Amino acid sequence: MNNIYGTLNELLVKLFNDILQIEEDALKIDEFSNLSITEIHVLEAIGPEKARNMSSVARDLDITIGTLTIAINNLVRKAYVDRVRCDKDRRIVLISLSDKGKKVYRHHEKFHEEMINTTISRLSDEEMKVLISALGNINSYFKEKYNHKKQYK
Amino acid sequence: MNNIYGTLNELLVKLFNDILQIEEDALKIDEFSNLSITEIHVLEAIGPEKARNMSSVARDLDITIGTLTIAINNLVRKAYVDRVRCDKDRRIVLISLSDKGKKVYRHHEKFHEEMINTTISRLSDEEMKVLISALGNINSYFKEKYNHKKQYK
DNA sequence: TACAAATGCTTTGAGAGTCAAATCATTTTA
DNA sequence: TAAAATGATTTGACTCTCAAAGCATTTGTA
Repeated sequence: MNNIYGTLNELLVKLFNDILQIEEDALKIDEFSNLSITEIHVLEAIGPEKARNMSSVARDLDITIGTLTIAINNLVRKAYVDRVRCDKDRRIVLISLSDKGKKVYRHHEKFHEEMINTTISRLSDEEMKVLISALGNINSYFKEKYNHKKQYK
Repeated sequence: MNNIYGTLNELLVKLFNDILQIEEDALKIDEFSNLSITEIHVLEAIGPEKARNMSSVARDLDITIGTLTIAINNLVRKAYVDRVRCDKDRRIVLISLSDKGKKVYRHHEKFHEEMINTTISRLSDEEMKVLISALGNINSYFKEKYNHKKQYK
C-alpha cells in the first residue's frame, strides 16, 4: 500500500513539475520554434473561431489586460495574430488567429490528442471512468485550496 | 466514447495549465509568503539531506548554473539556504537547507501528501492501479517527446 | 446637449526568472 | 610550471508579469 502511495506521489510530482517545460519542448521540435509556451497558450485562448476582444481573452488566461497587450504586440509582429479595432465600438480591439496562428492551434490540439491517446490507449472503458474520477478529485482539491486563498486576496 | 475523451482532455488541460499557479497559491496561504513557487522548487531540489554542489542541483532543475546562482543569492539572503565553499576543492560551492529551509521542505512535502490523500481516499486498490498506469503512460509520452527534442539540442 | 463617469485598451516602471557569454578562481594535466 | 579543464559568478539582455497612470471612446445624466 505504502508503495502504491509512493509511486503515485512520484508520478504526480514529476508530472506537475515538468509539465510546462516538457510541453514547450515537445512543441518546439517543429516549425514554430519562435513561440513560447505562454504565447501558445494565448493562441489557444483566442481560439480558431471568430474574433474576440482583449478583456475576455485576458480573463480566460487569468492575466491582466496590460500583460495581454504586450503578448499580442509580439504575436502580431510575428504574424500569428490579427488585431483590428471594432467599427461599432472603437474602444474595443478584436484579436483573431491568422492562418499561421490557426496552424499552430491545430498543431497544439494534435499534441493534446496524442497525449490523451497515449494515456488511454491501454485502458478499458471502466478504467477510463476511474481515471476521470481520480483526476476530478485532484482538480477539486486544488480548486478548494485555490478558493481558500482567493478569500485573502 | 467521444465524450469521455473530451472530458479527459479537459481535465488534463486544466490540470496542466493551472497547476503551478494553484500550487503556489495553496502554499502562500501560510507563513512562507515571501517564497515563489520557483524558489520552493529549488529548496525541494536541494533536499533536506546533506549539502550539494551547484552543478548537480542546476542539472536536476534543468536550469543553468548562472540562473541557480541568482536564485541561491536570494534564498541565502532570506535565510532558507546555507552556502559554503568546499574545503577539499575550493572551486565547489556547497548549498544546503537551513532549519527554516527544512521547515519549508516538510511543509511542501505535506502539501503533496494531502493532495495524494485527497486523490486516493475515494479509490479502491484496483482504481489506484488504473490511475498509476495512466499517469505512467503520460509520463512516458512526455519523456519520449522530450528526448526526441534533446537530440536536436 | 454638454460634461462627468465608465469602459476598453495601451503604456510605463519595476521585479522575477531565464539564458548565453564573459570572467574569475582553483584544480588537473601534459 | 604553463595550459587546459572545471565550478561558480557576473553581466547584459530578453520574456512574463503586475499595478498604476494615461488615452480614446462611449454611456449616462443634469
